[in-house]
Amino acid sequence: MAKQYWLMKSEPDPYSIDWLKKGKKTRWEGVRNYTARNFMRDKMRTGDGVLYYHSSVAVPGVAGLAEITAGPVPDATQFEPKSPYYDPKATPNAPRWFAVEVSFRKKAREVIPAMLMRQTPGLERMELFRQGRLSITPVRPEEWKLVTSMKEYW
DNA sequence: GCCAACGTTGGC
DNA sequence: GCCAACGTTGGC
Repeated sequence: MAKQYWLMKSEPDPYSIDWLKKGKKTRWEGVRNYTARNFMRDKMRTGDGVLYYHSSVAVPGVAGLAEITAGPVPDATQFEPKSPYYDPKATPNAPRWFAVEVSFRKKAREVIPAMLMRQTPGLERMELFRQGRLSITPVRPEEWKLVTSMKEYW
């Protein structure tokens, strides 16, 4: 399958692009939304490109690039009673939630504001804007090309 | 902190 | 299977 692209939201306190850069990679655990789950479980593959998005901050937007480097595997936190992501209905034989591995690739010189993207021809139809609260959304190849070629930000 | 959007839950 | 109530997300 051809390489695909995604936008993944993260709250930079504490999961910022700097945090990802420092750890190099992370398991994307804790997603508890079926649409996002289905993207990870059924569509995401190693090598896919990721726009790393900072949400719930003064200037939400794309803070960097990442790549899917493994997965999906069952999200271990669903089996841990003490985890905030514990799901009593999930069992190892019938896991409900999945996680992919996300690896750091690049940090933007400056966050590309979502508001700017919304006004940029070619980006205004991004799924990010259509499904505002979804934490993982697909990105079209032409949108990826546009965002990653905004020279002033990279 | 407010609130609109919308996903999830549970009673029927 | 419907839908009201409720909870969460996230921009502002």
